[in-house]
Amino acid sequence: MSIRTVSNVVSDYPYVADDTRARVQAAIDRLGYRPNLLARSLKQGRSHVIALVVPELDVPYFAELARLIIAEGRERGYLVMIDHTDGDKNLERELILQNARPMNFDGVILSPLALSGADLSERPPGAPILLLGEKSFDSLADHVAIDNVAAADEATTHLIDIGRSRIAAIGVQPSGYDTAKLRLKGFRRAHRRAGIPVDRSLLMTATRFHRTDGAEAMRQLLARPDRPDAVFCFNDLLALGAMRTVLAAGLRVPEDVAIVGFDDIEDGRFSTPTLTTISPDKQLIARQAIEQILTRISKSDDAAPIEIRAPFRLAIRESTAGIPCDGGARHQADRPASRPTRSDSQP
Amino acid sequence: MSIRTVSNVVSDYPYVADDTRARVQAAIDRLGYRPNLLARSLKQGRSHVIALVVPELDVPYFAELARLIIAEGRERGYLVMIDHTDGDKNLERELILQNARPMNFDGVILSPLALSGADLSERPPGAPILLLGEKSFDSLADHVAIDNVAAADEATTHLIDIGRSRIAAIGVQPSGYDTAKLRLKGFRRAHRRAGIPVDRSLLMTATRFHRTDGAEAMRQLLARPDRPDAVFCFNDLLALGAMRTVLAAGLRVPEDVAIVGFDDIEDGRFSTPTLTTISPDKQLIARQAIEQILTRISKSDDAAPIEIRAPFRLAIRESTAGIPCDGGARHQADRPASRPTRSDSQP
DNA sequence: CTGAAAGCGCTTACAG
DNA sequence: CTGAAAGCGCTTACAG
Repeated sequence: MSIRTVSNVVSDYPYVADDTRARVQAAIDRLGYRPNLLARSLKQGRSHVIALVVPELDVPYFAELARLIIAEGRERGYLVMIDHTDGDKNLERELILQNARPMNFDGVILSPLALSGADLSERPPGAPILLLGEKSFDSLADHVAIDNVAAADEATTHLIDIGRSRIAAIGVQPSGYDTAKLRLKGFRRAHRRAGIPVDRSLLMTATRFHRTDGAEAMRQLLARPDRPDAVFCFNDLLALGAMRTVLAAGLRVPEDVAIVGFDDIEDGRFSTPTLTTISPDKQLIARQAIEQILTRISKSDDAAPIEIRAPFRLAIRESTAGIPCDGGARHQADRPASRPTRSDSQP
Repeated sequence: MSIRTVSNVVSDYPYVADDTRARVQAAIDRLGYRPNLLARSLKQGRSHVIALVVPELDVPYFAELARLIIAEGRERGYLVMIDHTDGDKNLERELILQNARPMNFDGVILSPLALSGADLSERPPGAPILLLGEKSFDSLADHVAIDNVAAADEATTHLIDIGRSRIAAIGVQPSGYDTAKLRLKGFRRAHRRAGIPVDRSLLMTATRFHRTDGAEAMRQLLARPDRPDAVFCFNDLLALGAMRTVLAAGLRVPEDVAIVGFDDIEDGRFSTPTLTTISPDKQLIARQAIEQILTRISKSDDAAPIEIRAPFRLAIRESTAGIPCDGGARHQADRPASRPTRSDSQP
């Protein structure tokens, strides 16, 4: 019985005599043998690890996505290494472009912060890369995202439909951040279609997309004599922060200020009021990302980069439709599709 | 110039002539050479990867912890592979005990769900393991946690101090879940010290620690004729769910029902009202976990497992002290210590 | 179906 | 300070 035979047993190679297999297996069990994956990977030239790089893992949207990606990877025999850029553009470039970490993974899924097309084309050859979320530059890598312009348009149109006309936007960003740019574009498009002018002074910048930034932006909006009657926040965290400010100021949501977010994170399903938001199909995004990058890896595919559009829907909840905080009438709660066991907490 | 020399340059070995180093470096840059980490790891017998296994990555407490652990690891040249058990006890056992995944990491940090001492002692020898969070069985592995009994005691005592006497607990668990057991113990201890009897019918079970479970438990509590005037939830997610139910029922927090949580996740700093909670020093937990496991790894240390106690504090916010949702007086906001740039969103 | 042998790409005593 | 060589633990054509 040679090493070859043992290896055949361990890797479930079919052409092994049954009794040989049994004897080898017995020895393996007795000795507690575990194959060394490092050696296997070295030989095979494949680590069965993919890297996931997100700006901040504790931002709920990324945590939810990471969980789904880990799960999808596991089903296909892949482990996921997670790294974050901490919202630091330079770190993002280092991690991805200079290949600061030498490659010990077969592919990398990146949710870019501010990567440019130029950055990407400078990238030395290596593991295939897949981009998550919007980017406006030309395709230099595979890419899965929802249509941000259409989503932002739909969110804004919803606010217009419920009779709001002074609509603020929170999350406008300095150049380089494509996501913000596209959501602003949708916001403008909805206004244009409805024939409502966009008041540029209601376009609030947010450097980060955290609750505190949303709270601060809303504070500035409320300080104005002509405060808005609605606000479209470029993500749920901004929206939750903004909501906090509105409520703490003694105003009502949605009566005084209606609020729409973007991402459909868990928090917004249990806030008071619950948050109307754009709900991307995260499950599908995760699956498509993993499938596509594994295709690249296994085929060492040189085909042109592909664009994958994931679906989204507008989840209408109390922040644009209900009456919160006074036990009064409430609209029908939206039920999240992906996790049937969790429903909005309507008593 | 031999392979040896190149290797010396790549690994920053000091005894290399300056001009030799320069020439090698030039060649490396020109050719875009990257060392193959798999080969290095195989030779060194160390992968420089640690695994982090949590129940659910999208539970904010674990996402926040994961972020900190990744950051601490990175400072020490370690990458972090993340896996989750999905709250499945069997998967937990498989992942950890059977070593279902053959070892390609140097250590594993586990936040156990229901691992028993017996489980742990069956574990085949392999990479060192470090446990996060409370467990009541005897030490079979290194372990970092806060004192859950003391923390739960302090949280409950706070509710008693503000004059509540019918205090419910949400998060009681079937046997096997040590965390819940210890928090219940602290809850009881606080009552005993204050001479207040614990009403057993106010001890609410929660299978999972999600918002929806807290919402459901609170729904049951509110349906009673003698509803509680306060509730201690075993984590913030339960508390946020419970809060949602109370507010949606038209009751006030904290006037009608005061609420205390546990974990100090971001969400609770921006909910309306903001959430009083036990705030463990997550930064320190992450650092101590990484430091201790790296010590084990590098020393291949056979010393007895050690217990590390991390500090915590009670963060008092509006859910036990303020007047939410009506623009009235509010108490001074608690400011999180760890992220000075984020403050509670008091306009 | 199984054996003997080469090689994945590094690191590291051992000499010099 | 540098070279020549062995070996980490696997997988995999190549024979048989």
